[in-house]
Amino acid sequence: MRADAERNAGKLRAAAAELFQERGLQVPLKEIARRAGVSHGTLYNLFGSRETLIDEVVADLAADRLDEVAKYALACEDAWDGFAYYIEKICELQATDPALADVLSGRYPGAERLMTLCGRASDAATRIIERAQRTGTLRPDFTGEDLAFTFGAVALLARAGADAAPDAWRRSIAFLLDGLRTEAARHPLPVGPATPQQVYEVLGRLTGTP
Amino acid sequence: MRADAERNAGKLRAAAAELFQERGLQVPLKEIARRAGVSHGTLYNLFGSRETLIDEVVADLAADRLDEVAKYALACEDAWDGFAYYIEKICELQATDPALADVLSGRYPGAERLMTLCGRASDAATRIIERAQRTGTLRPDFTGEDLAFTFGAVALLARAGADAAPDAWRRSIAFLLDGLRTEAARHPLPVGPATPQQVYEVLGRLTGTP
DNA sequence: AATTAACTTGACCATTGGGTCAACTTGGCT
DNA sequence: AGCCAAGTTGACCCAATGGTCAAGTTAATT
Repeated sequence: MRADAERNAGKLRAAAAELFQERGLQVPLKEIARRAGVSHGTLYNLFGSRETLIDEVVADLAADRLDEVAKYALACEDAWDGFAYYIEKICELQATDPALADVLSGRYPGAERLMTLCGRASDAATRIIERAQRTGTLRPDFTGEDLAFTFGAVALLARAGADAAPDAWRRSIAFLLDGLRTEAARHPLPVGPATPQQVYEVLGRLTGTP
Repeated sequence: MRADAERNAGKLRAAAAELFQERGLQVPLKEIARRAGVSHGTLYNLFGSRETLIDEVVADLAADRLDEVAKYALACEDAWDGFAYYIEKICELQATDPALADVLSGRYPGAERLMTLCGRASDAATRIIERAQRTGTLRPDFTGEDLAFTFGAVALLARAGADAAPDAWRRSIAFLLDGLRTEAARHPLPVGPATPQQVYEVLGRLTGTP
């Protein structure tokens, strides 16, 4: 790769990192090129598709933060505290970084590292959920798919409120957490759990991914 | 008004009613004209703006259903049952009718009847909430603004899942309701309640209204 | 310094959305 | 029947956005 191409790729990665973090993974590619001070033709040239760019730019940053939250949650002595910490922290990450929220939606099948990452986060969530259920504090009818929907919805709420009400989502989460304790459960749930396939499709429409 | 204009207005109202109900209040005006079998120029001619059309088409249908749900909720002997019924039913309406969901977002300031309607729904919600709080079953820190955010988020979830998982939102609501009972409350909420102004802005961004 | 392959550019294509308006068509009155 | 205002039409404008490519530029090698 020629030196100028390398330089441009760097500028594009930097611009993309900024814009992804500010406005999510769907920012117009032309705008990324604009901020990088480069023609959009060059962007297509060097990366080919949005997903390649995402994969190069977003994966590492997101991975560290997600793994760390999961690790800390599993390290809590109290399983419920770990679970509550996990929910709150992931929602906080989503609120402050729309790119990370989009990563968790798992809607970029072409971005391999991203999907790996999303899968790892999903596994961690399952472990955290099951641990809390084993200790009897988290209601047994709550599933990883329920969590995914929650994350998806809160991500939108947090993004919508970023300017006007940046912490509004915290109240919603607090209400929800109180309803997730075993002793809060009142009735059997009205419908059965969703399947991973359903989660995939719903989050797709929720985030407007084609 | 000339007879052919009257006829076209009728066709446009009918097409708009269909499309609003299927896909929400933001459907392209040109598509409404297309379905009505009329040029989009005529639509602009007869209605001038999207909001005029909305006001003529959506208000009455939505009003009846909203009022009825509120009335029934307030008529329940058990205040909690009324509250739970209200939440579930409004979410169900939003799930089956995106237009109604958009009405509740209160984001069409130019549509007077719609805004009146939205205000009336909001008043009813307040009464239902306060009644349940007076009987001690609904936690006292839950506000009408919290309810508005809930409705906004569930509306999106329900719309996103309309095809793939049409009832997925019911589980989320069930968890939330369990967390809204007085005895479920564990800690003080992490942040204070939102203001109506904040609700307005957040729902605007949530629904993508400019 | 000359050559050439790699790279960049911006004009161009298409699509989708809101919105306008001159030119045509037609309802309804005399 | 004939006229004209009322009404309709679709071509046209704009701004975004995704995407392609011929022509021009430049880095690196000989």
